[in-house]
Amino acid sequence: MTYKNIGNSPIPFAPNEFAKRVINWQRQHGRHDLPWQQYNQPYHVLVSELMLQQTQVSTVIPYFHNWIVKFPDFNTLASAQEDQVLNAWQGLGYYSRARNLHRAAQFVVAQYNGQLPDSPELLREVPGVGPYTAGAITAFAFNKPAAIVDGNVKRLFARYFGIEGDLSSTQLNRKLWQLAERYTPNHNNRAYAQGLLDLGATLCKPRQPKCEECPLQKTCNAFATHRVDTLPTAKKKKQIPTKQGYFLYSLTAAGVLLEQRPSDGIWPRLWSFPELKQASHEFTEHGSFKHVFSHYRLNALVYNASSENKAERLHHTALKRVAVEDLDQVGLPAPIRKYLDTQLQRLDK
DNA sequence: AATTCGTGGCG
DNA sequence: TCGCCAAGAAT
Repeated sequence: MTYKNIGNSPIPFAPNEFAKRVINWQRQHGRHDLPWQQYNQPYHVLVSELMLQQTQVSTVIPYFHNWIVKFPDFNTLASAQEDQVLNAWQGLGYYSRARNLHRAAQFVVAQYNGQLPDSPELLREVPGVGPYTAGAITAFAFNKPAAIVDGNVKRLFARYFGIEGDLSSTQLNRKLWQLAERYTPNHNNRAYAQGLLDLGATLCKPRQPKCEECPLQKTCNAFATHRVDTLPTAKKKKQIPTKQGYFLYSLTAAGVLLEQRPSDGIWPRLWSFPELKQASHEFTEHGSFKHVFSHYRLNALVYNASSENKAERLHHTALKRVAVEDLDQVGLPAPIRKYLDTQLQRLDK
């Protein structure tokens, strides 16, 4: 390990001292009331970890509660209908995760009789479980040693060790995992892993970190070299394109006209307003909405599809009407659900 | 290696 | 309003 010689770069704590401080801090100041911590069981840890991928804790919490009520264990989830799974996930985003979790339950039931394995290597074979999640399950569900590297750990390590450069590069990713392995304690890894995440979430935050309260401040490279605000190195962002979308809206006494989207692309397997590939003069305008995805902006135009025959003719995929009272049997994308809710509220008044 | 997967909150 | 970013994985 080489350290950039800026100012007085401190010598990092040895792994045992580092882990000891993280664990002690976690026990005194860390989070202990997160819903999934009340279980610490493999199923609950798996559910929470997949929900938490690229998603903030506060967003996940209500979904987690609802999920556990609907699908309390591996067997229940494994035998559930996909539409029910997607309905419970609707609004949470990254919908492949829902299908991965569904497949994961079926995999664990079929392969392991409902018992998750306790090693990162075997966990990696579970659908939706990557290197981070495999380590997290090993730590949280089994309290066994395994490294975790997520956004929090990357940021904390980049600052603590004074690592510059693009953290998403293969080279630095390898370095971060090596550091994470080296600093993983042989005991109490559940508290250690939770401590790393809690430090990253509450003290070593992206903006306005609270270095005064940090148990690692004394030997933090970024703190000593006044680089807390410049580490980790900001990566150059490329701007996202704007796409146009054209949807059909039709609400009758029989329900809402919907199509199930294909398994690839945006909103896979969710139910949405039927989408046209291009603008059409055959319909009148009903409304519009805008939506921002991680990789493009969507400007959507919604047509009045009073004539269902016309809609069918412009479409290859099967359309169906879903009664309003049956909308909780399918998963709707967030902006579609919003648009629909607005219309339904108008009808109630 | 680079893309493609959502959504909501916050400064 | 706008960019940032969050317990990443799959391809």
